[in-house]
Amino acid sequence: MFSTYIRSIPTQNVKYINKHAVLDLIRFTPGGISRAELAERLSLTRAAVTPIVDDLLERRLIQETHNRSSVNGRPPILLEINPDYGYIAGVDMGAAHLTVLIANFAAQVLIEREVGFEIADGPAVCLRQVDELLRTLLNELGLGLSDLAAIGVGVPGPIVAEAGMVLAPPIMPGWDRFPIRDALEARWGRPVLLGNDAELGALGEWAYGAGRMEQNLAYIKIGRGIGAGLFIDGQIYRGATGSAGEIGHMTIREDGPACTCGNRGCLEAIAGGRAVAAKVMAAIRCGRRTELAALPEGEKMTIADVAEAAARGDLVAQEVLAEAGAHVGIAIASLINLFNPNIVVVGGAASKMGDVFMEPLRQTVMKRSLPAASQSVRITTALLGGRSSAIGATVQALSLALHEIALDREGLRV
Amino acid sequence: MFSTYIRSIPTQNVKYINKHAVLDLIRFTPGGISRAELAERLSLTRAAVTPIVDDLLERRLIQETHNRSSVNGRPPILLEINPDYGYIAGVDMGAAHLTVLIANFAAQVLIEREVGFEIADGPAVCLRQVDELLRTLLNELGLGLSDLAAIGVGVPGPIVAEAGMVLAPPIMPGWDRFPIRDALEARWGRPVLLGNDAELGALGEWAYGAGRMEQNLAYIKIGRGIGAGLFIDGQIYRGATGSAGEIGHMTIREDGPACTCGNRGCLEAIAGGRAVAAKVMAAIRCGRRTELAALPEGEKMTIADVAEAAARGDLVAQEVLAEAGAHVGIAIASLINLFNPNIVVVGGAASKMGDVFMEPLRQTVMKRSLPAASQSVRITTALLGGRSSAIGATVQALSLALHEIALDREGLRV
DNA sequence: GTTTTTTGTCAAAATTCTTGACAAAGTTGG
DNA sequence: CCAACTTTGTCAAGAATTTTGACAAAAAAC
Repeated sequence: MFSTYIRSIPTQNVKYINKHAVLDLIRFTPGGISRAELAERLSLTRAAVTPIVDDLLERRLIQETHNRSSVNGRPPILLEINPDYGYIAGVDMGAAHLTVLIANFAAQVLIEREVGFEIADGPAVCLRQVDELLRTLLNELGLGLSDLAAIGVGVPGPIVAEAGMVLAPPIMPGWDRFPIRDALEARWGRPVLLGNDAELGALGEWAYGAGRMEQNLAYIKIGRGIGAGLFIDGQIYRGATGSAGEIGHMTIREDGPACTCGNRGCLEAIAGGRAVAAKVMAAIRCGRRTELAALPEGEKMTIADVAEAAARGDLVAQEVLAEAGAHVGIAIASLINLFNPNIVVVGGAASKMGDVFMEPLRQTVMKRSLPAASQSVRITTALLGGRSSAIGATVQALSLALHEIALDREGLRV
Repeated sequence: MFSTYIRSIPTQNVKYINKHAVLDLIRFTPGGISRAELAERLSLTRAAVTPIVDDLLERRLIQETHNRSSVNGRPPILLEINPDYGYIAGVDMGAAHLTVLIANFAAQVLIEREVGFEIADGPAVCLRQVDELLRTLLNELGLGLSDLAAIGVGVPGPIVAEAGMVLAPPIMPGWDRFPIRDALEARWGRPVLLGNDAELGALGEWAYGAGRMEQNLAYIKIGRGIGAGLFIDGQIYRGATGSAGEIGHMTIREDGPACTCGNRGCLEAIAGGRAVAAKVMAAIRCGRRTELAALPEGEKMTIADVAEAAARGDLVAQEVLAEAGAHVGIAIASLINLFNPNIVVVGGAASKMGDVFMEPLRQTVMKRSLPAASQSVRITTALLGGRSSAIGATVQALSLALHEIALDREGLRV
C-alpha cells in the first residue's frame, strides 16, 4: 500500500532520481551488475536503463567489465564504478584516536593510518593533527590535496549539518559551535562533509560492512563515548535537529554515576571508556592482578588498552568488559524495542573485544527485548572493525562527488 | 543534497504519486487549499495541478468551495474533500476500554462512543463487543455496514501487518496469532486495516491533532500498557517486523519489578496502569485516605479511575501519577536522545491527567535528555484526547479508501 | 476606470519512460 | 556440430505527463 503522505515528483527529477538509483546500485553491488539486473531491481525496463548507463559511461563514472557468468543465454556486460576517476579521503576523529584513509572512487582503501589523539585538546590542535596526517598519507601516495574530490569527516558529537559544526557535545570540550567544516574547507580548499561518527559508522557498515543493504540498521560505536547511528530505508536517520542516536545518554540507572552531560546514570557513565578505565583502576587499587597496572603512569588508559589486555587473557579486563557489555546490552535492548532493526552492528572499540564483550551483550539483549523484535534481529560486530566511521565518511563524501558529476548540466527542482 | 540511496521511479508511477500527493495535501489542509498553493507546496506547476484536480473532481472525491480570501488578485478556488462521499469507522481497543467512531470522508466524527472493556477476555468476547458497538452506532446514524468504505482497527500489541494479527503481545493474553483482520472482514464484509494503537495515535495526532504535519513525531500512549508510535517523514515507522515503538518494555530499573513480558524493570511494570493501581492499593493498605478506596471491590482499578480521582484533588492519586510521570519521563528522555523528534505527544490516559502527570514528566525529560535534542522538542498532551488512536485508525482506513478510488482504472508498477 | 496582481487554463513542446521487435552472444541437447 | 533456446542489450515508435509561455478571469489598489 501507498504509505507515505504528501510526496510529489516534478518531472525534471525523474531522470535524475533514476540515474542516481542506477549509480548507487552499481556502487553497492559487489562484483558489478548488468543492465538487465539493474532494470529488474529498479522496476524499470531494460530499454530505460540503456540510455542512463550510456550517460554514466560517457562521463567515465562507470566502466564495463568482462563477465565470468555461468547462466544460459547471452552473458551480461557487468558495470562497475571507474575506480580511477579520482580520490576521496575519510577522516574519523574519535575521542582518543584519529583515523584517516584515502580511497579511490570505488571506495577501495589505498592507504590508512590510525594514531593516538585527544579530542579534548580542542579544534586548533586536533585539526592541525588531522591536517598533518592527511598530508602525510597523500604524500606517500604521491598525491596532492587537489586530487581529492571530497573529504568526509566524522566527529563524536551532535552535528548541525547546515552549519558544519557540533552543538553542545558532551565529550568534545572546546568544540561547541566551532566551524569545523568551514575551517577545514579553508585549510584544504576542497569540499568537506561533516558527520557524526556513529552515523557514518552506520553508513559504512550498511554500504560495505556487516549490514549491507539492510532496511533498518543500527550501528553502536563503543569508545569513550557511546553513540548510535541509525540507517533507515536507505538513509541516515538524523532526527529533527541532527542529534538522533545519542544512546550514550540513555538513563540506565536512575541514581547512577554522574555523566559528562550533567545527568546521572547515563550508559556512557556506566559503560563508556572512562567508566571502564575507572573500574580497572579500582580493581588495581583493590590489589587485583592485571597487566593494566603496568601502564605508564602519565598515560590515560583507553578502552582499547583494556580490550587488548582482555584479548591477551587478562581476567580483570575481561570482567570489566563483560560487565560493560551487559550494560550496553540493556541500552541496545531498549533501542531494539523502540526501533526494531534488522541488524545491530557493534563497532568502535567493541570490534577488538570479541565475545568477552559481545556475549553478555547478546544475552542481555535477548533477555530484555520483546520477542517480536528480538527474534528477527541480528547482533554482530563491525565487519570493518575500527574503520567503519572512516569508511562511512568516505562513502558520504563519494556520494557528494558522484552526485555532482552525474548532475552536471542537468536541471533539478527542489 | 540527495540523501536516499537506490530509489527509482518508473514513469507509470509519476502521475499516481502526484495525484496522491495532491489528494493528501487537500485532506490535511484545514479550510481547503487552492490549485496554486498545491502547485507551490508540491513543486509542480499550476498547469500540472489542473488536470490532476480535474480528475479528482470528476471522481467526486473532492469539491470546490467558495473562498473568503483577502489577498490581492483573483481569489483562489479552494478545494476540499467531499465529506459525503462515504463513511469510515475507526475502532480503538485498549486494554480496559473500547472506542468506536464513525466519520465521513472528511474525517469529521459523526458519532463516537467509549465503553469499558477487558482485552484479556480474548478475541471471541472482545470482537463480539466491538461488533455490537459498531452496529449500534451505525444503527443510530441510520447506516448499514455496506455504507462503510473501510474500517480501521487499533490494538495494543505488535502487529504483523501482512497477516493481520498480533505477535507475542505482552498485554493481550489469548490473542497471539489470532487472525484479527480476517475474522473482522469475514464478520463485516468490508476491508479492515489493523494497526498498533500507539502507531495509530501517532498518525491521528499528526493528521488532526497536536503534531500536525510535523516531520518527526512520537506519540506515547499511556494505559495499562505504554506504547510509542513513531511518525517520521510522512510515514508511520514500523521497523523491520512491525514492532517498533515498544517503549513500555524499555528497562528503567535493572532490578525493578517483574513485567508481564517476562523481564524485570520495564517502564510498563513501573508506570503502567497495573503498577499505578498497585501503588494506590499499597497506599490504601498503609491507611492513607483516598477516594479510590471506595471503588467497588470486584471491579479492577484502571489508570483512568486514578486520573479522575487526581483531577478531583485526591492526593494519593496525584502522588502516584506524579511518580509515574517522572518514570515515563525517563523513558521519553531516552527516546528523545535516540530519535530526536520535533514533538512528543503524550496521550491515552495521560490526556485526562493534566499537569499532575505532565509536569514531572517534562522536568525529567529536560533533566535527562541532551540539550541538542531537548531544546528543540515540544512535549504536549494529545489534542484529540482519548480518541487519538481511533481517529488514527480512521485516517488509515480513509487512506486506503481514497487510494483505491483515486487509483481506479490506473496502472501501477511496484 | 485603469492598472496590478494572482488564479486557473490551454496548446504546443519537451522529457523520459514503455512497448514491441530484433540482433547479439552465449548454452544445451540431439 | 548445428539447431533450438535463452538471456542481454538496443532501437524506433508511441505514450504519458510535465513544463513553457501565453492568456483569460476575477478581484483589489490607485
